Amino acid sequence: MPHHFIRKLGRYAPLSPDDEETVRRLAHETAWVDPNRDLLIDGAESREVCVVLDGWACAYKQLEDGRRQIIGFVMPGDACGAAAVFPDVVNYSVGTLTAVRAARIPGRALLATAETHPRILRAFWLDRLAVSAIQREWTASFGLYTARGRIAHLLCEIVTRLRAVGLADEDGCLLPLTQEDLGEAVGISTVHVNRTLQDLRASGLIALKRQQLVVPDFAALRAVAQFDGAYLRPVRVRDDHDRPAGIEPLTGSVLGSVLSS
Amino acid sequence: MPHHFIRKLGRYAPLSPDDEETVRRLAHETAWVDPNRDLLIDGAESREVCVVLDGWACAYKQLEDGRRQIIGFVMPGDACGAAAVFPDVVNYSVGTLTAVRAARIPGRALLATAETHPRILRAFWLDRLAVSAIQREWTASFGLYTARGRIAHLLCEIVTRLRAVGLADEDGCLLPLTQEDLGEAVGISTVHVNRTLQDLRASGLIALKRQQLVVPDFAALRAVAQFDGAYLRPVRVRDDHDRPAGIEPLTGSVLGSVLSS
DNA sequence: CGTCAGCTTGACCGCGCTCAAGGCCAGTGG
DNA sequence: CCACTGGCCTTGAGCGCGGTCAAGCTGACG
Repeated sequence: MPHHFIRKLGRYAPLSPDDEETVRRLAHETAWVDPNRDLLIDGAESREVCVVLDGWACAYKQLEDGRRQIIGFVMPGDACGAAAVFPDVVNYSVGTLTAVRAARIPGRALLATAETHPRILRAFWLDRLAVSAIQREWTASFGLYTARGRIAHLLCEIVTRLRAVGLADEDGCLLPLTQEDLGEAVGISTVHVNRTLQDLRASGLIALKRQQLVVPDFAALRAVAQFDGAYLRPVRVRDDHDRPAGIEPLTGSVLGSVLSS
Repeated sequence: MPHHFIRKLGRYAPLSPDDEETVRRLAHETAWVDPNRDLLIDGAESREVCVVLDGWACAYKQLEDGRRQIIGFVMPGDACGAAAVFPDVVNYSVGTLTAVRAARIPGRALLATAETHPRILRAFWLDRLAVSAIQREWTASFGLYTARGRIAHLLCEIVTRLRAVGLADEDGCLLPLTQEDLGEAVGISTVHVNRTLQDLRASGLIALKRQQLVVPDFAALRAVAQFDGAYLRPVRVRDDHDRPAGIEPLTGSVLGSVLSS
């Protein structure tokens, strides 16, 4: 039951019961992958979209000297390997951080489905855009904030995204990341991640023990990170009835007929 | 004559003379914009695509405290405001750095054109992907490298992109950025940008005077930045004749008929 | 009970920030 | 023609954030 994935897609475009059933069928075959395995390898051409149903993965770039930079997290309900459907530049790998239950959907199957279920493709597409927005946000976060702010920002992003799929409640979530993972994500040494977390704990902004993250006052954490979650909310592609006359993004072209139907 | 724009699009998809003429007509009406004006404002909904034909602009995020983070450069031939065509999350502004000659293309006009000139839309689309790839690269650069590496990386990116539109020769280009601009782009104070540039100069890696950047040994600069320009080369969407049997990214769907025709 | 991964803490040091002052044009107006 | 002005670049001094190295701690697991 890939319900995290369905829930995620449903945020972008209202899915009919038939749409949902179709996604369910597409992502029916799942398999568990061990931690620290690659789901997608830099340079390798992939013909499948990989949907993470449980567990966490990350997109990363690896250097020859052993260091790596995590450039994004892949959480339950997230997909990677979109190059199988849309043309894309793929110059990074995606690896599991925990054990991951994943479904591999052949690009062809997804494309065939897209023809008959435009809303699915549209949702999938909008999800890609969200990833781009997150990437921009990371750039800003890295350039502007100090360790405290960066980590706070990342935690805000994570909580917000997990809430969207129902994996975080009002005051916390499971955070299956090591401090090393966090460091590789925000560009800070493991030691300093530790000290920064201590600092956030001492300020009463978070509690984090044994992979359980508690955020007693989300507004306070948001303030530290200058976090504005608007970029994580789904873009609304206006439907015809509330679209100003004469302005029809994407409509009027074949592309439009797919994406904003 | 928006030939930088045409040249740029032509890298992604072979444009017919008719395609080129069409783009020329679309971007015929141009106007000069002063430095430090906004072409696109965070939050404002734009119905036009803005193509920069001469001069430089940048995408940036502004903070309340006055600091800003540049998240990407817009150089001659580059477009911004794609939200007028594709749905997109726009949580940043685009402002001019120099005087800029820009063409504003109504989204509707571009969409209408897309219907009859699929290669134009496809090129435009692939250009968007390149921007995403650059964004990922910035994330990695920020997280992994120190000031020297970041600036070297940025300079490599700039030279490579300018070469693609014929605005950089073998050993240099015009670089109309202040050290403050550079600092806001790589997340480093103006003072330290200055010192880092001195350092690069002293190492013989660059010469930079009065907006003239000279890179005597590009390979050496690339090595400092660990720069691999592959991500800036256009993705090739395979044409039918060299596509492996049975694998047809994007073909078979209406979307495919637009993007990979 | 030993082992191993991950977390924690301390000491030291350097990259990069801040504040502050001065230098170098290019443009402007007397 | 020269003085003045305002961007922008340059340089110095001092300091703090965050990196590195090294050691010890904790808990899960065989």
